[in-house]
Amino acid sequence: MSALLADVPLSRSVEDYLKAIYHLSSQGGFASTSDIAAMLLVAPPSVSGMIRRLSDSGLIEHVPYRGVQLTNQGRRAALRMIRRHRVLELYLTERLQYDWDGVHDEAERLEHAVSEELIDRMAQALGNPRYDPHGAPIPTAAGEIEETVLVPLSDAELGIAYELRQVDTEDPARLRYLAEQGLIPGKGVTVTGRQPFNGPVTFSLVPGGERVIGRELAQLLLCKRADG
Amino acid sequence: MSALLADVPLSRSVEDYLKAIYHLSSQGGFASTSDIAAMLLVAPPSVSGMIRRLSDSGLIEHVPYRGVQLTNQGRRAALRMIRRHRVLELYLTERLQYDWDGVHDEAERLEHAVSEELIDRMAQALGNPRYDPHGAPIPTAAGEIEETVLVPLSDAELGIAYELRQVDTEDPARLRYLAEQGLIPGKGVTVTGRQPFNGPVTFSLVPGGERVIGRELAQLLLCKRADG
DNA sequence: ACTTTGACTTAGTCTAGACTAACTTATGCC
DNA sequence: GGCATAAGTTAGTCTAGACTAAGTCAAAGT
Repeated sequence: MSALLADVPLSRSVEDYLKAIYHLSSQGGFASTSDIAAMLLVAPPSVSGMIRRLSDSGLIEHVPYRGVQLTNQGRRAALRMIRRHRVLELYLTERLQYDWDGVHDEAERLEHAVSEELIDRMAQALGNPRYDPHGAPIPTAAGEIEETVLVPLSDAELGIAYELRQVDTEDPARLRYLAEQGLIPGKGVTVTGRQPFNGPVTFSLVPGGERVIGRELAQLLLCKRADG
Repeated sequence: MSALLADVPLSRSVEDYLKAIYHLSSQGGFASTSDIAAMLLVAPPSVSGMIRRLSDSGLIEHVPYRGVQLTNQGRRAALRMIRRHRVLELYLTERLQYDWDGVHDEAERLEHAVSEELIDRMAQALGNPRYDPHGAPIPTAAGEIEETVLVPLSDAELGIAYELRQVDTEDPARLRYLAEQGLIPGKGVTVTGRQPFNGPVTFSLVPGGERVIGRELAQLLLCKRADG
């Protein structure tokens, strides 16, 4: 009913809000006003104002005092932005020698300016890759995204072989540290112990040896059982 | 006196105005309100408003009812944008298979979003080139631009060997046509005749044979004497 | 059931940058 | 030299998207 008009060009801000809402509502059902405000570094009333506009244009559903969810139209737009962002990140690292901890900001600005055509050309130049430098799946041009259930290293079963698939942060300092520790997508990991009270996690790396890492970082390391 | 503050980030619109003013005032001394309006497709009062703001921030000098000129600060900012645009155009054609008639719009949007670092990396990947795909000189990172006196093919001396150096349009249809005629930077040309009343120009292409072209297009083909 | 508290929304303001309508300046023609 | 015309400017309005201040809703504790 709401999607009477085809793809109207979206403003930079609208694109940012849709992306934020996508990320926030990917686990729980609703994205709250204050979470969106915190993610975008704006004041809550600014979010309320934007919610009205997005809701009026049929990109989100709003349940007052509860939160928002993307409509199909909104989800399509959000996935388009995520595809842009991830293709850009990979292109910059693969072709222009960016480090995986430095690409985020550049991609964040470029994603609003690139054409669909340029993204597709970049993707093609890279062989239509499925994952970005952090291991996050790249949505296809058609708007499909791979959904794999991954478990944080902090929750992995003891003694079981896992593969590190995705590093779930964009923070340069954390990314730099993790790369120094050899913790990049594709590595094999087996948790050998967990200290109580949110203490560190010990694990062995393949290739590589025994390591210890804080719980907070361990939660960012998304893994998959090596056999499954 | 006016450049008390160092490089404040400029808005997208400001960047567009500075670029337009640079181009318009490169030949004559002043850029007029209506010429700027025509180039940016905005109404003259919008230009008057922006002139006030640019003038207040020390980027231009305004002589009421006569026009504007860039200050040194403004010229630096304009050349930075032109460098971005031209590096992007070259990168897109060299590395992502864009045609020289299709790069302009993409570069026009990207130039506002890229960082200095990305431009420098692209330039480096291309071997710090001096000319864009249309033969226009690329300003250096330090803000210097090559100034060569070129003569339009329409004004070239009869029987003298010239080199086509630059094609001075961004219009895709014209660029496509010129490329089909073999008229790309680097080609040798000798004018053999000129019809009166803005009639066509006949010339020989090296390599290539005898050709005829309308006066309007001939004015876009900037050449240099082959010996000079 | 009342109150407290934190989250959310409404109301009103600000800025950049566009617009139209109306006025002013400069120029060129007779 | 006076007037028509084109170009430029001023004045006032609009929209997106931010803000602060103030009010409202809902959930939790007494």
